[in-house]
Amino acid sequence: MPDREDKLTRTTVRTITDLARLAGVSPGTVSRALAGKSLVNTQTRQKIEALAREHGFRPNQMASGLRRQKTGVIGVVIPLGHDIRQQISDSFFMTLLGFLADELTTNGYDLMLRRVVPDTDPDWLDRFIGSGMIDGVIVIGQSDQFERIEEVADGYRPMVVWGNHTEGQRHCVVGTDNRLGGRMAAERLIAAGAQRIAFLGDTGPMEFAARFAGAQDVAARMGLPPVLPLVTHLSPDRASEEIAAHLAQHGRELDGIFAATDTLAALCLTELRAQGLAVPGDVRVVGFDDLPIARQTVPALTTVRQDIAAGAHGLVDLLLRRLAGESTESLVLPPELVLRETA
Amino acid sequence: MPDREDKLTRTTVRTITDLARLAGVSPGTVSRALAGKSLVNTQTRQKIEALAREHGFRPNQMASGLRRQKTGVIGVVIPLGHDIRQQISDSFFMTLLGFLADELTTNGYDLMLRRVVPDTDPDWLDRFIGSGMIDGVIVIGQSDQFERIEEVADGYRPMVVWGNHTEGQRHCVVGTDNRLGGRMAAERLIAAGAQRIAFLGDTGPMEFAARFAGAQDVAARMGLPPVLPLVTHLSPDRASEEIAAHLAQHGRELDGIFAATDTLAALCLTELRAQGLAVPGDVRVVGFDDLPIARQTVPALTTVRQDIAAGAHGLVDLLLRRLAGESTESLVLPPELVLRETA
DNA sequence: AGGAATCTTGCAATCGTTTGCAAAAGACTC
DNA sequence: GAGTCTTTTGCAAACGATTGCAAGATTCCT
Repeated sequence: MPDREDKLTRTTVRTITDLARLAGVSPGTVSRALAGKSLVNTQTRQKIEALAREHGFRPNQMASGLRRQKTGVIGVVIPLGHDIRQQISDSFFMTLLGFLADELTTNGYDLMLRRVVPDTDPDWLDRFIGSGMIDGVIVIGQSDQFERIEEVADGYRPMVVWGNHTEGQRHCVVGTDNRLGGRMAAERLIAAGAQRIAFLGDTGPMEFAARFAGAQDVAARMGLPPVLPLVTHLSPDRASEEIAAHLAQHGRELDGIFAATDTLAALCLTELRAQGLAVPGDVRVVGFDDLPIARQTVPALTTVRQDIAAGAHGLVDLLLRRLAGESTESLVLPPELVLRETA
Repeated sequence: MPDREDKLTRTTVRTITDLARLAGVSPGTVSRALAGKSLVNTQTRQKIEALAREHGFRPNQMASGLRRQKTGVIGVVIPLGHDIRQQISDSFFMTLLGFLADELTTNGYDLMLRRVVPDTDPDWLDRFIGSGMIDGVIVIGQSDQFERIEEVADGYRPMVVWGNHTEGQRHCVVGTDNRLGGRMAAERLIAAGAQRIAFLGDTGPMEFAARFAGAQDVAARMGLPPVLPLVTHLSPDRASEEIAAHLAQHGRELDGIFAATDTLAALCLTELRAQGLAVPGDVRVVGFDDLPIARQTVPALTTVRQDIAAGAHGLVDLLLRRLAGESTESLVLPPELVLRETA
């Protein structure tokens, strides 16, 4: 009889109650011991810890989360806007995600990742928040959901968004000063000899719109003709053709291109070469992001750097502060011009 | 607008009990109605559904998970081996992750991401599995944890691993036939005129070791000198210098380089140019993965393609089958040689 | 109309952990 | 040795949703 029970409990110590039985104490005591509370006698605690280790026991996070009303999980959601295929392998977002994972882990949180399509699921944000699975949420990219995010922000504190900062907005955002970055890019193009500048990329998303606006600022200030928007998708496959078409039409009249991202810039370099335009001789090019690829294009890409690690750190830091009840300001990071060979 | 009114009256309907009170029924009935069970009267169900929608009610996933003993969450864990900084922005893994997120979402699962450092946390896998937060786990990359994974596989069914398949292994794995890929790379190098081949990258990780072995197979079969391993880290910053050093020492005696990944291949191209070696004139180069960058190097990179989308699909498919109780075989995907300009 | 068969619903236990409260057990004081 | 403090512990009620069981309500039959 005792044999069988012994064997049984040995194999099946899944709950805190099992462990309590083994240790000859009550479940409450086990819970406190494992939580490291000071109320437990040191000997008792050590015995319990030893048993727990021996049986590889881990408390059920679901139950714990339910009771404590906190899960130790932060939701990270990527809204996929118009250009759904875009972010699927977008280096920038993915790198940010990697850093976020590290930052969150460091702070003892797990990361729940969700990619949503707002067009087919208007309820994406509330649904995630209301699931009860996450203590807070980080939104990567505003996409075309600025309004939705604003609404939610009014009633839900632990949310931080990566994206563009707009005067007077209500949600807490972390992001690069895109407009300033756009200005830096245009100024560099002009300093390198450009007079007739184009912006390559979709001007719809807020971040890109701000970059474009920054370039416009400079063109206007310098008395140059307005920056010409060359709209493209972001996914490499579609963008290539679009860029080729744009260049075929406007290539000869341009002498400077500001690309919305390094990825587009790299494609653009390839196309420029294909069309026999020299960089930076005929056309100067500046990118945005400073992804690893910027160093490897030929010629190497001059670009506006976003500090991704700092961004991730800021996102997590602000979110934790908000979880702790603080109310926080948005964080705008300074862009940095990285001079290489294309401008 | 009734919409706005609704939002204001969205006061305190957080639990199923709140909703039950509103609807004048018992919590049990609400639960059944929302779960779409057939036992509920159609009128009652519709009333409940309407109320739920109106108040934006969503059942608490934690409570539901606890009771049902399943969470609807799949864990995805990336073990960081020796070269910790490696995967942080590794395009391959990140792209795979993106596809995984889509596949899991399509199947109604959420994704919980965890990056772990086995060296400092030997218990990484059991801890994740034992947390009670996930219904199954996908391990991205075996790193140097083959043995640990094997042990766990004996007692835990719902686990699938991305990595290399080894004869007789016990855990279910999805991955490219790396050895075959290595053979294809070497064959191509030789066909393009190479005789003295080097392998660029760490030969420690199983996947890379298999690629290296494949190249060796071919060299031996063709009666060529053995493939020379040029060991490097994977992170671009460290790899650059290491590649430069390797090339300075061996560059002149080589006429073919098989890089373990496209990222390394791209860096290698840059270094080759810096050292005045022509590609593919003096040295032929073949990469592995077929990441977007392969199309944009100069000259464009010949590489061995891994079908990432198919990989993600396979991982999820097998995992779901295992969750359903099936026992599954491993899935080995065929690599594909993509001819471009470097070999 | 009486009774069986079928639908709906409510009740209450359950999932595993946490925690307020109070009892028990020592430790200490005078 | 009685009384007052501290530690330690156990008890039992949460947390919010699900579900077996049985009761109540309908329908259908003869």
